[in-house]
Amino acid sequence: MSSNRAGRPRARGTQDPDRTPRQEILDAAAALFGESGFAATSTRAIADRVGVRQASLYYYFPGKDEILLELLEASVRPTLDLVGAIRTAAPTAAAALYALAVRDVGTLQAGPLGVATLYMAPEVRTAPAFASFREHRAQLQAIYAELASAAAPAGHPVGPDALGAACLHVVEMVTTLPPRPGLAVEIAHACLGLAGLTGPVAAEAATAGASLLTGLTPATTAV
Amino acid sequence: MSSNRAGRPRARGTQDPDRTPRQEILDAAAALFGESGFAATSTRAIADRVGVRQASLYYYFPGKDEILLELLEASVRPTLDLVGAIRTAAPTAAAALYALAVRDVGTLQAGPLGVATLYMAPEVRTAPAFASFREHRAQLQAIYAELASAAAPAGHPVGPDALGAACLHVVEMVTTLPPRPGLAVEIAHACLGLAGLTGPVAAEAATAGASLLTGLTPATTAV
DNA sequence: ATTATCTATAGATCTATAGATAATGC
DNA sequence: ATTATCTATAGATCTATAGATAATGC
Repeated sequence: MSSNRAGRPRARGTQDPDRTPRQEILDAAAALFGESGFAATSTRAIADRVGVRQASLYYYFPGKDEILLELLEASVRPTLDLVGAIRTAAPTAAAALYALAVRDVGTLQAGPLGVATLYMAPEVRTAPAFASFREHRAQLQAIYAELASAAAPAGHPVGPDALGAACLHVVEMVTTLPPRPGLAVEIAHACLGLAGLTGPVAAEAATAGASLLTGLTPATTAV
Repeated sequence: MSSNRAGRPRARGTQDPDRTPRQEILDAAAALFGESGFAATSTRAIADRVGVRQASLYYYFPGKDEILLELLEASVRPTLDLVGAIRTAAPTAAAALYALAVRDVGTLQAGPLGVATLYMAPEVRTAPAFASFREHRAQLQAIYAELASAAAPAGHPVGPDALGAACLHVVEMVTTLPPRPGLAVEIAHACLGLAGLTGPVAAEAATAGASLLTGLTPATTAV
C-alpha cells in the first residue's frame, strides 16, 4: 500500500505522480518566465505554482539561473541533434532547410510556449550563466545561414548572415502566433522565401523536405 | 555670465548642455534596458549613469514603466506616421512593402539599439502600462500583413497573419546584427522574399520603393 | 539512515515618497 | 518664488542558507 514517497510531505499541494518534482519546477518556471519574464518572476512565484515552499526549489536547482538554462537548452538540443540526419538524408539544401524549419517549429511548439520569447531576452544575451546556450543557438543560426545561402539562387540580394538570423527569427515567431494546424508548413515556406525560393521550386523543396522528415526519428522531446 | 541653470546643482555629474535632463534619462535607460533588460535594470543604475541621484528621476517621470513606455512609443511612431505617405505614393504593394521595411529598419537603427529587443519582452507583452504601445505595434503588423499579402503572387503558401508577423520580426532582427551599410536593403529584400517575390520582380519593386523613399520627408527622429 | 520537504531568517536589494537645500529669477 | 536637485528613509520585496522535521527504507 505504500506507494508514497520518502521525505516530509508537502504542506500545501500534492505531488503530480506523472512528473518528477524537478519537472514540476521546470514546467511552472517555463509558464511564469513566459508570462512575466525571467527577472520579474520570483522563486517564490515558481514555488507557489508548484505547491511547495520557496526554499524547496534549492533542493533541485542551485539557483534561478540554472532553471532557465535548462529550459533554454531543452529547446535547442533536439533540433541540433537532428541536423546531421537531415543533412545527410536531404537531396538538396532547400529540402534540408525546409525540413529543419518544420522540425524546429515542432520542437518549439512541443515545449512550453513563451520560452522562445526568452531567447533574445537581454539577460540571456549577456549573463555568463547562459554562455553554453548562446553557443548552441549560434550553431543553429550558422546552420540556417549555410543551408539558406546554399539553397538561394545566384545573385540573391540577402547575404548569409542576414539569412541565418532571419530564418531563426521567423521560426521563433511561432511562439507569438496562435497555434493552428499548418503553421509549421507556412513558416517553413517563409524560410524558403527568405532564401529566394518561391513558386514551383519552393513546392518541390517542400515535398522533398516533408518526405525526408517522415523517415526520421519521430517525436520531439518536450521540456 | 549666468548661463547656468536654476535649481540645486548635481552632486556628481555635470549636465549635458545638448540634451534636456529628461533626454539624458531616456538615453541612459535605453542603453541599460537593452543591455540587461527592463526588470533587471534598477532606477539606481539609470540615475548613476546620468550622474544624478536615484530619487531625482521621479522629478521627470512618475515611474520606471513610463520611461520604457516613452522609449517604445518613440520607436514605432515615426514609422506609423509615414505609412500613409508611402501607401499613397507607392505604385504597387510590393514597392510599398519594400519602402516601409527600409524606413522601419532606419528608424530602429537611429534609435538606441537594443530597444527593439524589448518589444517582445514578457513585461511589455502583458503589463497594462504598455497597452498603447502594443496597440501601435499591432497596427504596424496589420499593415505589413496587408501589404505583403497584396504583393504576394496567387497561391502563395504563407497566409497574411504569418506574413505580417514574419515581416515585423525580420525587420526587428536588425538590432541583433552588427550594423553595416546595405543591411536595410537586404532586410527589405528578405521581406519581399517572405511575400514570395524574388528575382527580377523583386528587383523592380526595390527600385520603385527606393525612388519612392527619396521623395519623402528625410530624416528619422531618434529617441 | 536517507530523503524531501519545511520553518525561519540574514542580508541585500529596490521603488517611491517626504521634505530639505542650493541655485536662478524677479 | 521657482526650479532642479539632494538626503534620508519606509516598506516591500527577493535570493539563498541553516537547520529542523516528517516521511520511507533497512
